[in-house]
Amino acid sequence: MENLSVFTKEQKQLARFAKAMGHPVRMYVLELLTKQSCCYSGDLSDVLPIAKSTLSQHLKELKDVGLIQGEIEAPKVKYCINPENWAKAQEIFNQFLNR
Amino acid sequence: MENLSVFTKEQKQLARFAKAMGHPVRMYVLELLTKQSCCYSGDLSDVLPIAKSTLSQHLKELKDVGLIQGEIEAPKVKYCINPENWAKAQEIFNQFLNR
DNA sequence: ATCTTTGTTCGTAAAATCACGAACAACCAT
DNA sequence: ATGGTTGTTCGTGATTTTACGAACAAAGAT
Repeated sequence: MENLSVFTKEQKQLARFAKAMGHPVRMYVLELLTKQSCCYSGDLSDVLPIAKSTLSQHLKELKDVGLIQGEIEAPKVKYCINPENWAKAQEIFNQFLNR
Repeated sequence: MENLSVFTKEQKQLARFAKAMGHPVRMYVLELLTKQSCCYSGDLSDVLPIAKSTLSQHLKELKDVGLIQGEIEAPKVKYCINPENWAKAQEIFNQFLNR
């Protein structure tokens, strides 16, 4: 159904991004990363009331849609916004929201 | 978990809105309604490749988070954007996206 | 070489989402 | 009153999401 060409690429992309934002934990992560450029997932684990494995899953989802990226740094993993895709998200959301 | 005060009201509200936008059909409806103020669900049913009952479910979801509103008009139902909540959505999305 | 720290992956379970058709409700016209 | 139109609600499945703990992997420290 999803690829029955009734929907534009933008609509589908927007829906994908929105879906990824559609959970408080992922929203929290995104907001943090847009404020402070980077963080370790341990920082998140300390403050969020969920299991490490659950957090890892949420981070993976954000990574899969391309909104964030993670790079291994010694025993830790550093997560950042994915600049290109974030810019794209800003663009199509702004376009959709403001007119 | 969701109301363990780690998340701000804005984050939770944003996540709710985003979740509602997280499906191509609902995205399509929202985009149409922001472009042309109103529509009948029959118009949507004609163009969207889903059953009436499924569409009705999606419309209900959008209504439940407050993004749209429906008023009965003879045998049809006319759907519109919910202006106050849409404005709120615009506001908090813009705030989140642009800074 | 072994331990410790950090985070992912795996297996599992409960709940929510998405989709459908059938049945139902409302309402206008005949 | 009987139909026809329009949309919602109900009941039902299949799939996805959310969450957890246990097991595992990587890499630096002892």
